[in-house]
Amino acid sequence: MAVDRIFDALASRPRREILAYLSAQELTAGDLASRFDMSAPAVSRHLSVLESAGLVSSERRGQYVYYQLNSHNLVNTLTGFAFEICPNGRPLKRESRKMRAAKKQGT
Amino acid sequence: MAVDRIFDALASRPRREILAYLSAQELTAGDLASRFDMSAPAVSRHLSVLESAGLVSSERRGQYVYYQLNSHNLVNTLTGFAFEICPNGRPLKRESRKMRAAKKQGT
DNA sequence: TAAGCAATTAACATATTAGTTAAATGATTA
DNA sequence: TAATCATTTAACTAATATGTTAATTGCTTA
Repeated sequence: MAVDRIFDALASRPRREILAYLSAQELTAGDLASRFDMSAPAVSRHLSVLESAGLVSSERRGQYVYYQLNSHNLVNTLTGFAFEICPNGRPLKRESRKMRAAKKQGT
Repeated sequence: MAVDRIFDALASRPRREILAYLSAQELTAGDLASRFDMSAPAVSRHLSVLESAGLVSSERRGQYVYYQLNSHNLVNTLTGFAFEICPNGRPLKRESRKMRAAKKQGT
């Protein structure tokens, strides 16, 4: 099931950090590897876990492979799950308010 | 870190199902165990993972131990993470709209 | 074509996780 | 107290995940 793979992918700090890096901009596998204290093959494996969960996409351009975040899949899964578990939606609504405020500020 | 334990706890289908059961009502360890095709000790261990992540609380009443969902911790962590990764908050806002609609309907 | 860089795959070691059954702990009640 | 039920802890096994280094694949360019 898709949700299984997504939660599985998120249960790793380095993978969550990769998502955070990619939330700012697309990066190559090598860019990402250089940001971790870990070998390139290890990072490559994390990327493939994220990609098969649908959380990132990759595109080869010449010699490099660029990775990008698929934020919709992430957000839809997390909020869908939170919504299922917590049918009374107050906390989500509060979060949503905070978001609007942050956006206004330009953050 | 708290987030580590929470995502770790969520990376297990039986544990997510336990949360879903507890979202409807509090249940004893035995009630929960009877809903799974798994031994009671195994379910007990899942419960302890959820509890040490702060996602559920337990309370002994006589012979039984009742478990309850801590939905705020779950929702705050998931939406906080989604917010961090996806600063443009459109999907969350959409989810929030759906939630209001469901609430109005009384679902 | 050959050399070189980027990235992934292969092969392997180690640590963790998830389940099992058996034993122990806590609380009730005959 | 003894028996019983609910739950957790202990001891163990099997499967999976994560990291390593070495080898391979893909692309560019001298």
